[in-house]
Order: sequence, then structure tokens, then C-alpha cells
Amino acid sequence: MGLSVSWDKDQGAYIPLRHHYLGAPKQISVEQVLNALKPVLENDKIQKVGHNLKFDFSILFRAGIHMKNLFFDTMVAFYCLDPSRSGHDLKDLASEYLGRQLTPIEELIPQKSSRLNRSLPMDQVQIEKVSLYASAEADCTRQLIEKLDPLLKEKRCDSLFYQIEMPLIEILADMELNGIKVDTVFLKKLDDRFSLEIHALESEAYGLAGQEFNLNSSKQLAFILFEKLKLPPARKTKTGFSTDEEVLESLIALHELPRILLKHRELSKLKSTFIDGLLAEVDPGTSRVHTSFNQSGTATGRLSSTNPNLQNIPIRTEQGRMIRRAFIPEKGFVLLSADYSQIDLRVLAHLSGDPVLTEGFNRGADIHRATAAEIYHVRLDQVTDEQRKRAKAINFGIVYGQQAFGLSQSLGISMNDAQNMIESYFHKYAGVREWIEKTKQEAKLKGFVRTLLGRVRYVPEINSKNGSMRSFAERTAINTPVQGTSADIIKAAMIKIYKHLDTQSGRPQVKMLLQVHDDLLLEVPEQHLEKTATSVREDMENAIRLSVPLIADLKTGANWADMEPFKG
DNA sequence: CACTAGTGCAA
DNA sequence: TATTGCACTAGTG
Repeated sequence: MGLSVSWDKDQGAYIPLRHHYLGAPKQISVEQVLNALKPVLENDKIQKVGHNLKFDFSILFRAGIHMKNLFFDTMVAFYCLDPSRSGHDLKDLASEYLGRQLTPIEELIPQKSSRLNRSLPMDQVQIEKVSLYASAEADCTRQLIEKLDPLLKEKRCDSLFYQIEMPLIEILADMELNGIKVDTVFLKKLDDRFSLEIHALESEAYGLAGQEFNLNSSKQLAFILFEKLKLPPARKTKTGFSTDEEVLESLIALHELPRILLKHRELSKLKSTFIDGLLAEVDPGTSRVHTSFNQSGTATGRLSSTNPNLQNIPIRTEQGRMIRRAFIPEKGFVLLSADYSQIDLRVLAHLSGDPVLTEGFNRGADIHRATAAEIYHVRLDQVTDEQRKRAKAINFGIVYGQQAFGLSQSLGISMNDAQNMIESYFHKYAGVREWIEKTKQEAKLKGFVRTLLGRVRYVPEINSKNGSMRSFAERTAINTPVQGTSADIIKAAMIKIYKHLDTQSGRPQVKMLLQVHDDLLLEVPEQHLEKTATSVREDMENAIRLSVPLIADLKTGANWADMEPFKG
């Protein structure tokens, strides 16, 4: 993601900002490029020399602009045409369309692409190469415009592309540039604490095993557990016996070692991935981490996040929450999180039109409790915690196409009980079952499914003779419209929110930091909290009109773990 | 160094 | 035999 500056030395400069490429394909003057760049560059290190623009590319990097992803916007266009193709495929596709090979920017610059934003300054040779690349990119993009626009219209993906994905590019670029502040001192202390405990657990494990071994090796661990200690193996993987969490849990009653291993697994995961991994990505100058959002990386329309992935920061266990606690606002700011309440189920209610589910949301019910009441035939106030828990598991499972076996596993109940629960569910929510059947049929007929805003996902395997492939395709055919529509909705919300942020000298004072699928994280000046929260809520709840209300839960706090509901 | 497998974190 | 992701470590060639 990012902004890119492009020009052509013969025809003059055109297309200064990526998100203008396809939206407004036209040539513009060098002066217009200069003007467009001013708010970004804040200085005059860019000159017009003859018909060329001349500037030191390192100032772009100093301004925090990442040069990545060739043909970014055309990739997004290809993505709208078929999101199941990976980014690499999209590059090849672009080459096909233009009938020649494209050179990835990574080959022009000797640093690793993921470290591009730290490679400053570039030398003169590199600048020349990047300049050449930028010209070529702009030219190829212009040629692709004519080919892609009619395809988008033909598939009725043009409004998704022009109204949602293109406006989103600038927002994601902004979020990447903002980054999020990390309390590195806190994180390092945590690192020391975890290291000590991990070491102690290792010693303990060696004692119980009667020898030293690599606790991180599932192969060595399987040998210790199932051959040396003769514990009963529960499951096999392709290469040997499984030692995953579920298996270890089942062995706790038989031996002391598994409990130690589980504790060790949790801590070493937290240390290696989330503490060490995160610290390695922090900008030492600002203490902020800048993730990359991939806008064309998922089959459903969701975003993904890399280097580091900030969409999977722990929250469930207390020690995991310690990691989240390290994410803090800048001095004078607070964090504001705004997450959609049960958006997938609301989307399911809307798509299926099921009257019971719809009614539940319309009267503002606790939907898991309501589901429990429906399937257990009890009054709302008679629902037990256990019943609510199971209803919640069903509600989630339905969206993924879960069947009796899976439900029985996740709840630890018999296949029979699970089957009965599912039957009761579909009995009460008959509209959901009908929608599932209708959606599968349509997918078999057309070979694809769509989200509410028209995003397409092809599911060719749905007519496969291979039963497990077909079942998998059926589950994606059900899951994609739900997950994908939720993604459409939050993208629409981000665009509304961003548009309403007050700006000062071109940049919003309120900073959008992260999107985690149904959750937005913003950094807000303390004195603007009230009005920002109000407008964020407004924009999220009115992002798209469904047959059920959309509800956003707002929370604020001085770190990402300890947040209090926003009153108002 | 590139790749796979196993594992586990999130929505 | 529940979807969508990314990344870590071990192990292989």
C-alpha cells in the first residue's frame, strides 16, 4: 500500500497519486504533480528540470511513503474481478494483459522489499532505477485501465471497485503511515519475565522427561511423550503423532509433563511471535510500528496484515493481554476502539431474511440468549449460562457451515446431541436453512457467490465429484457472502469515518490506526474524544442499511487491553 | 537459502 | 468433519 509518484519524461507527468489512476485516468501537468505532492513532502526538494521531475526519492521514505506492490490499484481491480487469485497471480495476469514481462520493484532495489521503508537514503543509481520503474509503472497502468474498466462493468463489480476499494487505498496508506505506538520498555520487561519462566519450565520438563530435548520440536516431543513415556497417542498427523493443544490437554490427567508443555507453549509463542517479533518491527525513532495492510490478499474481501501482523494480537488469556497492553496512544491522545456487535449474524439475518432472527435483532435482544431460548424451548430469563454458551457455538458454527461432528467436538457433547441442537436451530430459524440451500443451488448453477456489495467469489469445486472438495466448496459458498458482506460494511464505514475526520494542513488530527475485521482502532486527541466517538458510531451504524440494526460498541483507554465503554 | 509441516494467535 | 488470515520453529534438500 502507499502512494507512488510517476511521470513520463516525454509526455510530461501524470497520475501523481495511486488512487487517482483508475478513478481519473488523465494526464496532468508537472505543476499539478508538484502541487499534489506539497502536503506530503512539506518541502521544495522536488524540481522541474526540462520535461523531467527531479527529486531525491529518499525524501519520500522520510515522509514515510512506502514504495511497494507494483500496480497496486490495478491489482485491486483484478482483485475485484476475482479475489481468489493471489497477489502473485495478479502480477502475472497484468503481464498477460500487456503482453510483456513486468519487473517487480524488489529486483530494482537491493534491499528486501519488506524492509524498503527503512532503506534510506538510496544512492543515485537506485534513485535512477526507481525513477525508471515509476515511469514504466505509470505507463503500464494507463494501458491496463482501458482493459479493466469494461470488465468491471460487465461483472457489475465497478461500483464495488470505484466506491469502496479505490477510496479505501488512501485510507489504508494513511493508517500504515500513522503506525501505532508501542511501549517498548514495558515490552522488554515482559520479555525478561517470560524468558525466566520459559527457562524454568524447560528445566522442569527435562526433569520429568528424564532427558533434555527441544521443546519446540513436535517431532522430538512426540518421541518423549508416546515412545519414552508410553503415553497414549490421540491423533496422527501426516508425519507422526500429533502433540497439539487438544492432545496435550487430554494427557494432563495421565502425567505431569503435558501441563508444563502447555504453559511453555503459551509463553514461547507469546515471546517469539509477539514480543520479539514486535520489537523487531518498532521504529526506534518514534516507537511506532507500521503494519502493511494487504487489500487484495483474501478470498472474501477481508484485509490482511503483515510485517507485523497486527490483526492477531492476543486478547484471550491474561498473559496474552499483557502484549496488548503494550499498545498505547501518543501523549495527549487516547485510544478509541469501535467494534461491530455480532456483525456476521446480523448480516446472516439480512441475507437470509429469516423472520425470527431479524425480529430478535430488531428488538435488541441478546441474540445468543434468544437463540438458546428458541432451541431449548425456555423463557429468555430461564436460559442458563451453559445453554447460552452452546447457543453461541451454534450461532458461530452455522456461519462456517459446521456440522454435527464439529459442534460435538467444540462443545464436548455427543454427535447425537449436537445433531439435535442443529435440528432445533434450523427448526426455529427455517429462513436460514432455506437461504443456505438457495445459496448452494445458485453457486452450483452459476459457479460463484456474491456479497451484498457485489464482490464475487468463484467456487468451481462445488460441482466436484470429490465429496470432500465439494463439501468444502459448499461451506465457502455459505461463509463468503456472510464474511465478505461484513468486510464490505466495515470498509464502507471506514470511508465514511475518514471523510468526517477534521483535517489540519491536509492530515487528520484523529488517526485511524488499525482495522481488525469488525473492529477499528483510532488514536484521538483527548479533547476531541466526545465528538469523534459520536461521529464514528454514527458512521459505523449507518455504513450500509440492512433489515436489522448495525450496532457499534465503543471503548476508550490508555492502552489496547484496558478499555472502558464509552458513555454517550 | 527455499520450502513444508506443525502449531497457534486473531476475527 | 468450521471460515478467513500470518508467523514462528524445526526439519529437509
